Amino acid sequence: MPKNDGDITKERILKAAEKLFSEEGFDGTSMDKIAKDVGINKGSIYYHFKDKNDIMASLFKKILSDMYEHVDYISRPMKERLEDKIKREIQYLSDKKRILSILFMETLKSGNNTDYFIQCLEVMIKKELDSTLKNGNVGELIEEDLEKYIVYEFFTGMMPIISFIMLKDKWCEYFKYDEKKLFEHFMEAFVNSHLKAHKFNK
Amino acid sequence: MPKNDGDITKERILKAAEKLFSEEGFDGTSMDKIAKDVGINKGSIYYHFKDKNDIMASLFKKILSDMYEHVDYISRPMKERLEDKIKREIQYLSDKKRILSILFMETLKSGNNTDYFIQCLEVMIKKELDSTLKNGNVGELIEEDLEKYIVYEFFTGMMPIISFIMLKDKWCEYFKYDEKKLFEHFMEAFVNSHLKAHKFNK
Amino acid sequence: MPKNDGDITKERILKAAEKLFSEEGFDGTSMDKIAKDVGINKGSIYYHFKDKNDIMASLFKKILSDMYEHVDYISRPMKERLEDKIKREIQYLSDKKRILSILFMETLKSGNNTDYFIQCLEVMIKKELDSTLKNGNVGELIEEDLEKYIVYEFFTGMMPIISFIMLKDKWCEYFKYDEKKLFEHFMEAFVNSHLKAHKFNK
Amino acid sequence: MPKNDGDITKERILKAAEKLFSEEGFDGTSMDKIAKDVGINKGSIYYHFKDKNDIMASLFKKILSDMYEHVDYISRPMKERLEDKIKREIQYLSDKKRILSILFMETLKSGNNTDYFIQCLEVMIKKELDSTLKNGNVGELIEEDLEKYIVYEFFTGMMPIISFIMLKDKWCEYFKYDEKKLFEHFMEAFVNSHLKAHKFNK
DNA sequence: CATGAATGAGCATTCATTCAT
DNA sequence: GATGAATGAATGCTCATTCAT
Repeated sequence: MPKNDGDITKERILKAAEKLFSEEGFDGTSMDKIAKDVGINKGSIYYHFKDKNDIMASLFKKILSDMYEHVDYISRPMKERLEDKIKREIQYLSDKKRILSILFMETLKSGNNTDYFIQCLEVMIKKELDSTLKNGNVGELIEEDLEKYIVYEFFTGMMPIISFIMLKDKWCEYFKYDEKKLFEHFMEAFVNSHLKAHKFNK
Repeated sequence: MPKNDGDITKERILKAAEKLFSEEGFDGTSMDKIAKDVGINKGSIYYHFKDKNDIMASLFKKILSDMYEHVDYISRPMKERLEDKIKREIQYLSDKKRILSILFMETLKSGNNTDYFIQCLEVMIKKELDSTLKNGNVGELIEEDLEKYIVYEFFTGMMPIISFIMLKDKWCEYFKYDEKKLFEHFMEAFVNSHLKAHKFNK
Repeated sequence: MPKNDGDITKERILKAAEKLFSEEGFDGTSMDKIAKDVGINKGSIYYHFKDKNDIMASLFKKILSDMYEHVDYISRPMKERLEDKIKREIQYLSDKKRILSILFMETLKSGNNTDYFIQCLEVMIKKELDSTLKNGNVGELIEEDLEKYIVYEFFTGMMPIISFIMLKDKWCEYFKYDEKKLFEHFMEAFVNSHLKAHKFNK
Repeated sequence: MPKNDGDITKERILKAAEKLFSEEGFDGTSMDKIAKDVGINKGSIYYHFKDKNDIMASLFKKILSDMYEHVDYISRPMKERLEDKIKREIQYLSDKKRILSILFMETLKSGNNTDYFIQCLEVMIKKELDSTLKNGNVGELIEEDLEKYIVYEFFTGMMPIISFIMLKDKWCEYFKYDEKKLFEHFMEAFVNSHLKAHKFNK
């Protein structure tokens, strides 16, 4: 939480950077644009951040610690339908849409060594698994099962949800969907997942 | 098919651009780098392409027509296990890894109007559906069902596969997996999809 | 002599500036670097000095008054071998190596009007001459002789010594000399000076 | 020798850089100033030179090869008074005044690893020695004598001359000398060198 | 005395693009 | 078809300096 002028400015720079990076990509966003968006001098950014990458790293740190807190909160023991839990999850991640898009874009570049996006989802999956285990919903997991679980959650659980969140707007515009319809279709698809449905058809 | 020197150069520019865009992103790749990679003069690129966006558009056109051809080929009627079909699909898409990453990165930017990635997957899904219908595996589809089908295939079918392909290398490095193990885990997860497995656990 | 905190800080700034200017040149040294080196806030420098040039001017003033004091001290009447006197001179100037380098660099720029270095050596030469005259070693000097004397002392006396001091380290590294050998060679060369030796060879 | 437009531009950049570096120092000269002085676009400089240091390095290379050629020319066997030879030498070096000042300034910075100036004078001294030896003026030189000779020539021969050349203008302005008088005084001092004169006084 | 924060001009360098040859 | 040379705008970043606290 910002306490003085400097911290407030820093926060505003991060907010502007998050917006602009998600709109134009990291490389497509100039320090000039960020400064203009915040309404400060370009040089001032360098008072608060070492360089452009430092802004990126700060955004990453922020979302990571946010996710730590979030998972603690969301996974208290409660009797809740799985579907409702997923809806809440989607809600939470929707608020992180921008930063998730940024992290994904960066992680997709094969030429750098950033695995921001993978780290981020790893945190979510592991934290959630931890709390599930604590609640006694399942027994202990052996190492191989853990690996399988992470792969499974990542690619067939998280990826559908996060790509839905990231592409929702463009999808609606491209296919002339309204958002509500897409959401319902997606939920049906997700619950009633892929190959399972295939089997029913045959 | 390139016929003369000019076409060959054009092809080489596209190949270099595809490599570099996927490594550093579109904005992170300069015309200079492309020219150097091809081994030609920077100005020459402008003989073959109007501007940088034109290179991008050409890459998009190429993958789109490639997908048209591919789907015609892959979906001939044959008795094949679903799992094997998926493996072939993954194989095909793996060869397109670079361009898919590029298109995805661009589509993630909310500030431009490119929906390259969505268009691309739409083609794949629709072409495949067409051929499935022709083969008489299912009856006619009403409009709403078609929409649901596309959403379903896109987010819970294609997205897991494509994100697996795009993130495979970074995943293996980050988690110290070998490729084979990841592939097996992924296949198991994908076949045995998400919520279905959840049900089995309880 | 620094008396309170403020003066101490001022002294520390000068010390840091002297070090950094001699390492990277005046233009190559930023106020930031100086502040960081001193361990104070950049703004604080401006409490003690009007601007960057003021730091330079202060360094110059300091060395000038130091030289006044030094010459008074060194040139008391004593029976000392010329060679020993020169050695003492070299010793004294070695301690001023940094500031002499800085002043020389600045004076070499033809585009500004600084003649720091010339002034500095003028003081040394004149003070020494004064004391020599007082000691009655020579008679009165007419104006033209004074001019000749200064030219002579400056270019064939001071310049060899000072360039030896300024270039010593780089020379040793470049030619793989050890410092002692260079010093001996230099002393021999200096005592046994240039054209004289030429004559002996023939 | 420049053959086409590009080479001419390159040559003009070098000329402007030499002038500006000598006026304001390397760090004090911006690429902007150079471009403006040449009358070209700033970006164009980067077509011809990798970066600012590359310009510096090119200037250094140029003077070095110029010196190689010069010494070959100047040291043909001839019966010439030493004094006249020195005058010719001074004449030659006067034309190199700018670049010598630049190289000296850079070499004076202890923080970088450039020994441009030392290398430069080493070439002059060694080439001249070579030709002197060939002319049979002296016998063979053993290693230690060579070292002594270089030290001797460098500090008591070259340094007075080059500092005279570099400081001449400022000296005349500061002391209100006219150039001719300074030259005569310097020649007298140089011929009649330092300690020798001291001895005569006593 | 000293700091944190800011400013605007300037820095070296790179960019996409153009065009005569 | 391709090259060498150039351009002007923009890039990320640093500069000396200021000032309220």
